[in-house]
Amino acid sequence: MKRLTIKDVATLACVSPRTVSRVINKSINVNEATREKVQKIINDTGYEVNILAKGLKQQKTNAIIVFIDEHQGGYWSIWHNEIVNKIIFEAKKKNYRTIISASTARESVYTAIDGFSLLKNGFADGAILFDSVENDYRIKYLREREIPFVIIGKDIENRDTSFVDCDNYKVGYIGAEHIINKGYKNAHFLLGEVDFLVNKTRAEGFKNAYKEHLNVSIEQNIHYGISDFKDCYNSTKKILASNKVDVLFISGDERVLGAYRAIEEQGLKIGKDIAVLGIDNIQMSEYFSPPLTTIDQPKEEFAKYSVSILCEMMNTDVEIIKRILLKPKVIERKSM
Amino acid sequence: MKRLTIKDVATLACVSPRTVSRVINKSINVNEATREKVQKIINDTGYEVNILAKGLKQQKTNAIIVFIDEHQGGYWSIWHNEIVNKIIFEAKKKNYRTIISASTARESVYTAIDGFSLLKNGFADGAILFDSVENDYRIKYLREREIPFVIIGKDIENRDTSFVDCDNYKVGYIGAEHIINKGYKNAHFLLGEVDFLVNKTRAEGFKNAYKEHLNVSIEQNIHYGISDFKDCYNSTKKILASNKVDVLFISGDERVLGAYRAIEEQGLKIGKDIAVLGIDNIQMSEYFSPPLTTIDQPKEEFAKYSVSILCEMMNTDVEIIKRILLKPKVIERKSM
DNA sequence: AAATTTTCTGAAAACGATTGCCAAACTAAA
DNA sequence: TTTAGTTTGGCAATCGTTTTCAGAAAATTT
Repeated sequence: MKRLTIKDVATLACVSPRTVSRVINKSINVNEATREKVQKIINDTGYEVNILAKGLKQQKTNAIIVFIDEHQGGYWSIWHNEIVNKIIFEAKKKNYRTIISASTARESVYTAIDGFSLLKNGFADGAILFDSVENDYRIKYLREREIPFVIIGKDIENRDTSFVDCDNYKVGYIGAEHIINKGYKNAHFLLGEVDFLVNKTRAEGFKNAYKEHLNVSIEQNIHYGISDFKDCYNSTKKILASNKVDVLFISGDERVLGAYRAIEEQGLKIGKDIAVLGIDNIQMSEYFSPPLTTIDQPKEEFAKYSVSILCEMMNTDVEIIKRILLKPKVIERKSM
Repeated sequence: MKRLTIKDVATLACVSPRTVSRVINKSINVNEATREKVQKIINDTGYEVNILAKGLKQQKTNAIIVFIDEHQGGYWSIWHNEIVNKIIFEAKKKNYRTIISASTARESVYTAIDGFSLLKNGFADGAILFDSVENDYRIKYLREREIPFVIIGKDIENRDTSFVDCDNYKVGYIGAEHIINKGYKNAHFLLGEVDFLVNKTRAEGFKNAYKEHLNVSIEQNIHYGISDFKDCYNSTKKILASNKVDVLFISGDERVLGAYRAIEEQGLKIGKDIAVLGIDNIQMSEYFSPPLTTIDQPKEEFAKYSVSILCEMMNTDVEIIKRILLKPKVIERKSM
């Protein structure tokens, strides 16, 4: 079946293409009867404007692209997954399409190239990315071409970029406070790669809380490089074997699964012999056994702010930079 | 920074746009010296073709779209997530871009419209979708416009559509056999919505295995409508309370989490007091505690076949229908 | 040297919209 | 009747490619 063009619609409605264009683009000077007639044809035939042609002419597509990091093992972390879904929803509300591009922050892998090429020639008008690393090639690229983007997380090099982030210092800080207040004596903090700012910042908050409340250095109990449940399983096993420990603070609920297994294999009981505190509050964490006590980052807000800021940036000629810092809070359940 | 066009490159290289196009599209008749000259300009300037213009002209974009169902709760199930990532990879190998569109099989929700409109005007050339339900509006739509698509799962109405599926009858069947062989006496089978063919088929295989091996009807131990870990938690609690049960067969590893929690809350020990058998073999399931015994569906193959078939369909004028049925196998771990 | 073939190049017409401008047609008010 | 205002159509340019066609240049054969 051949696709309809604006001309076909015009012919069917017995008007000129010019007029069809007028009704599509809701311009003012068009008679109500004509508008209805044309609209009816459009509805009946299911005609939709060719966004390739439209985008080409207008030099924008009303699409945003979100670069999502592949989780080790070839899927997106649940936390990212949940946020991306909310972004799609928010973008849709503002009449933007969302295109998802898998990437890694560190190197230009297969699919990120796609995302870039999409951006490069006006297939998409703006971007959202997660986190940033030292020498982030994505940010470099985006800034060079003056493509609007917002980071979920923060620009590690602290340039003039928009971002919406959770107050990660506070995440670490209140995590530590919660642990201290509950009376635990030997905490270990497991986080992802050091070169992600989010991890450094959380560790900072954690350390300082210990310093300030107990005047103690917790440095040696901070473990980096735990990126998935496998890493977490292995690390937990090691920590359990060689350290006194009564609470594990784990960055990323998803990874907690690995810790749970390691603990249980040791014959220890979570929430009794040893406590676990997560970060993220992914939906699933409520169904861990026992349900995970965790620090919530307000996912809804991440999505809402990131797209609304991006939209602002895309729809103006002046340079807009906005930064939002969201507040974390601990959700108490059964694991500590 | 203004984006370069093919004309700019032509000017810089002192040739005509036509010639630049020739080197971009690797046509034969171009002098080696000219090719190098042009290629150098392209490399130096970082020029990339505008896919809007290219797509408009060629009436295709080399993009495929995958419709992915939103998991209850606003994210994509891990199983889908893993496959989609592999699809992206496979498509890339064949020089196709992957666009992801959230949808539900049952109704045209907010984002699916996006996917359609993308398809409708040549923004994407073909589609992959997961499963199908009775009166699936997506399939209706795709068939009407003669847009190539392949289903991961099966067309419930058994029309002439391409699909790649796991032999779900066998999934149910070998699940039952495994349970029977291990000597369990009281199995319950928990699955998602009845109106997904996959669930019906698995139940069928399960029932027939019991019939054939034990000449017994297991019908009353089959529970439908368990779509996520919450449902699974609740159902497991109910089943545990009111039934004799020594093994739970659960469709969808992700949901198993809910069952694990319900079981542990009951003070029962998984793999000892009660066994659990999953389906899917998501990576995470190895890190459940205890690690989940589950039936593997070959994810790699799902991705590989679905994109290769789709590519075949997109690149030919004759109608191609291909159907692939993959073999499941049980992965033994510690939960039974 | 002429004729023929092969290889290479460029001009120009699509692809399907948007949009500015102008003119024509119609309606309503003065 | 004139004037003004509202609708509509026609035309052409534009967005950045691809691609048909034809012609120029080079290589090969007579």
